[in-house]
Amino acid sequence: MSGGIGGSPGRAAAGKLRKVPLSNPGRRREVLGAVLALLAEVGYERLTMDLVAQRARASKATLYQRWPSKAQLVVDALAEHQPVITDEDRGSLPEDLRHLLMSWLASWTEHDRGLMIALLEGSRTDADLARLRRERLSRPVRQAAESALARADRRGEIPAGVDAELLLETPFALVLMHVLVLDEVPGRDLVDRIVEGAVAPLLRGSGPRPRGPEAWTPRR
Amino acid sequence: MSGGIGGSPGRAAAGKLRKVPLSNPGRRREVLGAVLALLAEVGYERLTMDLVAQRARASKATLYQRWPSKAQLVVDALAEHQPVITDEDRGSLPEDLRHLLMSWLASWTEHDRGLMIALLEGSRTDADLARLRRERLSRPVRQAAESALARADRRGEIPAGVDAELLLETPFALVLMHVLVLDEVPGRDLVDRIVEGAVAPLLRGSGPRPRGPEAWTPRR
Amino acid sequence: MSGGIGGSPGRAAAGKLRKVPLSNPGRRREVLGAVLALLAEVGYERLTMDLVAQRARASKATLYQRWPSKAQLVVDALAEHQPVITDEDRGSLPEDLRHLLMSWLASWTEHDRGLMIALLEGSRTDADLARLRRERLSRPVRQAAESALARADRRGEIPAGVDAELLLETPFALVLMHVLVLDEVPGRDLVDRIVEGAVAPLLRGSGPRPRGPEAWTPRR
Amino acid sequence: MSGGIGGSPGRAAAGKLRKVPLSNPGRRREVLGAVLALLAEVGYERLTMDLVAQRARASKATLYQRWPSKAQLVVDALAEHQPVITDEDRGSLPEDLRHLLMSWLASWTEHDRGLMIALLEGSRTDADLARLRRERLSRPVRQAAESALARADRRGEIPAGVDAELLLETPFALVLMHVLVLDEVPGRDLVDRIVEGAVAPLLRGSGPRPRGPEAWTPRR
DNA sequence: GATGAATGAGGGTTCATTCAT
DNA sequence: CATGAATGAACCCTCATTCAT
Repeated sequence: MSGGIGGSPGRAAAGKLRKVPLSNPGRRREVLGAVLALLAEVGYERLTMDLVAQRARASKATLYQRWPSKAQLVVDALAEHQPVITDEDRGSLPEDLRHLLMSWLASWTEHDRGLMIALLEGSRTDADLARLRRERLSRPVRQAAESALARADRRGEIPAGVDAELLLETPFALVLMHVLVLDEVPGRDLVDRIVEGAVAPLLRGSGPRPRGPEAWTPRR
Repeated sequence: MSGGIGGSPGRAAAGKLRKVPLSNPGRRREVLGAVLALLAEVGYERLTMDLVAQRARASKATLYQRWPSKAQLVVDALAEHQPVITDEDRGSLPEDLRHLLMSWLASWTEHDRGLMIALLEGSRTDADLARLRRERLSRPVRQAAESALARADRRGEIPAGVDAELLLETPFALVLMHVLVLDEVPGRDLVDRIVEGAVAPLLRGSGPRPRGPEAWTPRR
Repeated sequence: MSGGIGGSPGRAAAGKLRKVPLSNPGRRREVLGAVLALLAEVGYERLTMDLVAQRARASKATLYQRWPSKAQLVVDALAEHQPVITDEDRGSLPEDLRHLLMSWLASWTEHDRGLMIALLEGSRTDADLARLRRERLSRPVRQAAESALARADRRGEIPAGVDAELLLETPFALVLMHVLVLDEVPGRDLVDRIVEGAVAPLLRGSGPRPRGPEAWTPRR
Repeated sequence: MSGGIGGSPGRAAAGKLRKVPLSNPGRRREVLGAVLALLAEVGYERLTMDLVAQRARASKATLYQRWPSKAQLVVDALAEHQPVITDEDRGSLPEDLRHLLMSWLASWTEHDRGLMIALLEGSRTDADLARLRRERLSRPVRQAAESALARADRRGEIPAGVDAELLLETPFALVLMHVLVLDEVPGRDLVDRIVEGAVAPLLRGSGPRPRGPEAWTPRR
């Protein structure tokens, strides 16, 4: 998820009081930015049109002129809010994934946890949001990851018998859980642990496994 | 999450129209069951006391006699709704985990996906729910899994260098993601894939990795 | 207290059923008039927003758009409802007071007794109303009376040793008691009795007092 | 008004938890005491049966067994709450009145201002309370005062032409106003001022009035 | 006779949406 | 076009009153 919420270089800086621009240029982005910020702060149900109008310095009637309902407004806002993921060839799959995850996280604003929940929440009521949820919440990372995976395969990094599907899902799921359930703000350290502890091992084929007794220590 | 929502062996069968002054025994369970069902269906914000009253065949005033607020009612309902996880020694960690996850999933009702979202949603507003979220959403499975992990360590199953923390989190996170984001109802097949594709490999120490070119095939 | 309650020269006559979006000019007065009438009829606690909405031909939501709460609505209504007292020089203090009291009473509507009780009632809950109570219930008359008193002093009407404070309070207190406790509608006759029987005597200095036995006759 | 609210020598001291005495002995007084205290604290409308039940350590159902409605319960409580006024011959009317007023005030509890308002408030809804208002709020003092007045007349203290009715009403009205409107707790000083400044002068017949210019000074 | 429990009817307040300017 | 104003339908919560034990 993400892309940038607050910044709206349309006219926010200007202190013009009323009757400013229409909805065509960057004004639209401004409104949608307000929606995103509010979604993140209060969620879908508690987001009111009054709140949006106030934050966006518009009147509710104006909002309704451009969007037919609260649901559509939210859908539009979330649809515009794309995660920015860069997939570069870093030489090996672990490094590619590390880069991928970091670039994904970097594109997050502080609002993204709230947005995820808002999306889950709203998608219960609104079918369009439900579709968005599947697309925005998993597909972008998946797609980037699949490119990396294809490269890895070409490089011969993928051992036989590896469940590539899980390979893709695992890092994503782990980040998601840390964010949604554990309320954490994921960072470099989590990404490193995931790449090294949960992805890299999958790339080592089967074989004998030596070990010592005190090998594992659950953290809590 | 889970335990059983629908069953209301109190007096639901009886068609008495008014004044069914049962409250002590299973009546409470009946009400909380209604709350859980509604939470799953409509979420936290859209859950209204009227809805609960109607579903539980009680009056709003009666509900407020027992619970001081909607928030507390929901907290009580979710707090009572414990996942039932049985941790048995099946001889090896993968088998233990397979059993663990299956018993966890088995305890789910059809509502559990909705309940998770409701919990995420409500925990934004209510501090008690936020605590519940962390406890009910991750701890139970974690605890059972840690026992299994300890056994595995005693058996010498855990290779040196394994991130045991991730070992615990991965299956849980994957199930969660499939449920929350992908809207799937997780079953035996997913569990098997997780255990074999994402857990077992971690238990194989490092080593050489033979492979063939067409090893991986992303499913979508 | 007072000023005029009923008159609603906005659009009451028009029988338009919905969407009568007047609010600026006399519409506000209309609403506050409804509030005053209801306060007088049912008091502060029993005044409901539904009642106001119905009487004012508005919706509750409209009321809440202009006033943040029932308390503020009532405060506004009472604050606007000023007693109209004219203080004229009638040549002597008794005549001045007679005129003062009559002008005060004349400004009353039939609601004023109810309003006083409502003010007492509401001021127990609302701090703003408590302030209003002291201001509207005693100050206006007091101020007018003090002017008259100053004139009287200039005229040399006030004997030494007179408690001027009580001179001011007595007529006011008597009227209040007749209204609040005895449920009377005060009129010319009460004012005359007060002026002649309780004010004028205070202006006569001490001196001998002749009398006959059957001088007094309590009325009840 | 008055008599004593809090003291309930029935069984309040005893810490018996439940199922204590019936309603016959001093239990009734205990309940009515609770009602009075609450009336004084929150007024008539905001007095709830739950509040009474809780304060009186009884159940609402028990209350309804003895009293048919909230209104009747309040009426009973207020009816029982008689002011205690002692009328003694102190030799002169001013001294008699001073004593009368002091004994009246002495019988007040701190609740009495609240009770007066509650009575005014409740009497708008309940006819019985309206009757009580007239009786309890004015008659007792009036009656005592009339005895004193009769004695004064026998002593020859009442000059011809004095409005004896006002003579009675004035002190009462002044105290009432100070309490209700000005929120004061009346004491010895107010009584003295009233007796000397507003009653005694009425007893001096007409006559010449010498004076000096700076005779009066309004206090505020 | 005393009580715990239950409830219909509101009461204040908010929200998505629609007019009229 | 953009807005200020209006509103029906809820929503959470409370109260006087009544049963059933």
